[in-house]
Amino acid sequence: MTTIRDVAKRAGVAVSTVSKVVNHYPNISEDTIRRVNEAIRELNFVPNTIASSLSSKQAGRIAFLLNPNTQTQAIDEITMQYMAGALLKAGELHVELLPVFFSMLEDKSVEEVETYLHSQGVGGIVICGMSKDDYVLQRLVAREHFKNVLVDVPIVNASTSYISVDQKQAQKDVARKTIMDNQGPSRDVLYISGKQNGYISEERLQGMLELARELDFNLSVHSGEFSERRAREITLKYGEVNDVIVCASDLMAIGAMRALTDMDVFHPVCGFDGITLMGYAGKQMNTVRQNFKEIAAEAVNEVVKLLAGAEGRAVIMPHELVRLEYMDIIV
Amino acid sequence: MTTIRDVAKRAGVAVSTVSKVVNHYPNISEDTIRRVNEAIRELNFVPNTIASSLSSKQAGRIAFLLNPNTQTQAIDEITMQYMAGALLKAGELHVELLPVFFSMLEDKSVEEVETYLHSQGVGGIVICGMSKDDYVLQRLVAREHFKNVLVDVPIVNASTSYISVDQKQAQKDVARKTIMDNQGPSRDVLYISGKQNGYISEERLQGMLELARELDFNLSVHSGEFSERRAREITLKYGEVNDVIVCASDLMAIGAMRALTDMDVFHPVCGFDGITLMGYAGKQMNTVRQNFKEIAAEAVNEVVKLLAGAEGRAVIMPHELVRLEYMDIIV
DNA sequence: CTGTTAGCGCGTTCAG
DNA sequence: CTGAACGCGCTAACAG
Repeated sequence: MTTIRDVAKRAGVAVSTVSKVVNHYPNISEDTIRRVNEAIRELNFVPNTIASSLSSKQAGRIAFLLNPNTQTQAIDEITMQYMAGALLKAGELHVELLPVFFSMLEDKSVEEVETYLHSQGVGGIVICGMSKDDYVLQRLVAREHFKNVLVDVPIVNASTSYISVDQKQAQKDVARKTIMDNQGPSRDVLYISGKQNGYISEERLQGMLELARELDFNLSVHSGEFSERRAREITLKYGEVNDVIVCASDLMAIGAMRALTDMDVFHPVCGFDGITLMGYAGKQMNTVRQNFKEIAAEAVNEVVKLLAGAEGRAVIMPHELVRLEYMDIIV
Repeated sequence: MTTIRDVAKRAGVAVSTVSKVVNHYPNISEDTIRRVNEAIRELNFVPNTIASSLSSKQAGRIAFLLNPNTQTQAIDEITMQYMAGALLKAGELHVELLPVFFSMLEDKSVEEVETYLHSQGVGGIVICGMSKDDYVLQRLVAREHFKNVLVDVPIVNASTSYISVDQKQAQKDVARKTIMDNQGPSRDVLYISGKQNGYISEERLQGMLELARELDFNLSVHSGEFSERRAREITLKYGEVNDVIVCASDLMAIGAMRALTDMDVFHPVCGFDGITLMGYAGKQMNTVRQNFKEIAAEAVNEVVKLLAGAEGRAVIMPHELVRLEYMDIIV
């Protein structure tokens, strides 16, 4: 293993000079920079991240907290998209990302979580899929001992940013389109919402309520808990008497469509997310596509900015209205 | 941040003693151990992993190399299962896992990859989804500068283990069951195989060849490249004249089933993997379920053993024959 | 069995 | 603009 000292010797300078060159410090003569870089290339030197973070009071690492459904055989596509986007961006930015599942923090107090993260050299956190019930995480963010970026949770403070698409607008867009496209008047709309205590669920619901006022239709709301089965049950009960079924997620939309098929009635259904799974449900439908990979990448980007001293803020990502049909995936 | 020195002072011992207690060294009196542990609890001390790995010549971290299809919107379920299993096990074992995508290593030489990993404090590697074309990875393993565990690639040397289900046997099992269950004689079987240069593809193919000899049926083989579209095309061409269609993956099985539906003929189809997606394909079929999460966990376990001095070996994981029907996922 | 001390590889003052 | 020296938190000899 070649160290900074080897490089210094090779370039005929002091170790500190090499360090400064590597970290792009000012006030180094062009000539020295060139000599050092040459030595680095010749010796194939890569700074040791471990030593680096230890020495620099180790605040560079980023914890990526997420909540995959590790109990079931199915671990969802969205989580993987998030991970991929974050990991790739972290690689680009040369920061270390520490994936942490919520389950690893279970029955830990805020203090314990903080010491754990500190012991890992974590300075910033990105949280995906936090709900109002995650009390420990809530406090973690509020205490501002780290720089935080929340995905899909609208909380901002001096050291906390959030990133999300405009959930309310997106829900309105996709629902409006589905309702307008429907031949014949849509007087009665069934909305299958998400979780009771979810941030995004509430925003999407607000969007539907607004739309109902704007377009003046009857809206009946039932909580599907983001479960396909619940959505199926709800649709079996209330699907027939409504003209259009709007779901707060694709998975629930699949459940609703299946129920309609079983009942042998047809009503337009729309979803939310744009997951590939939809391509396998057989039917067509409108949905909102969020670019999860890009959202996660932006989250990592933002936490790096915060670590560099930026103020917390809201970042709204664009969404896209799509009509899903049969897709081919090559794995 | 409380350090080992604080603990030492609190317990009235030397830092090295604390270190020894924390790392479960022998030759420490019960009494001292108790006193130290007490101080640790009181101060809520968590050893700093960064400093630890720096001091101990940093060989503890494990790189988890995998190859998700980051280009498409769909990033597959199997990859996420692997990640979850590995991450969870690493948490349990208190080792750090460094997820690395193949794409991050592109156009790097073996030497560069090695220095990169070294600079990250990596001592062991787990590789998922390596193919015969991944020349750099092949050499990385052969050079034995790290402890390696390969998933689904049968290579063993002094510092390399591999983990896999018995691909040949599993393929035989699922195909035999599907063929035997079929009413009427199955004289002609279509096998849609995987990639040309894949390790597992070849083993599965060998299984089919053996089975054809054992059960004495005609076998026609076509390479589906693990692509749903290719499988569909192949089935459209050759599906009708065969009695049973055996596919080397679930995704291809979906493609084959779709083709049969379009052609309005029925033949039994079987897949391989047991992914949840299958539940959305609508039809029923036999498949092999591998527990990817457990496989990844075992891989991490094995690399830790290798790092502790164990010899490379082959680890065969159990597989399960299942009949897939409609499933409900709660996301 | 326990304590002292010298690094691990790097960042960072502070003299020169 | 450069370099010597100290320390990050911990482990690993070596003394005692």
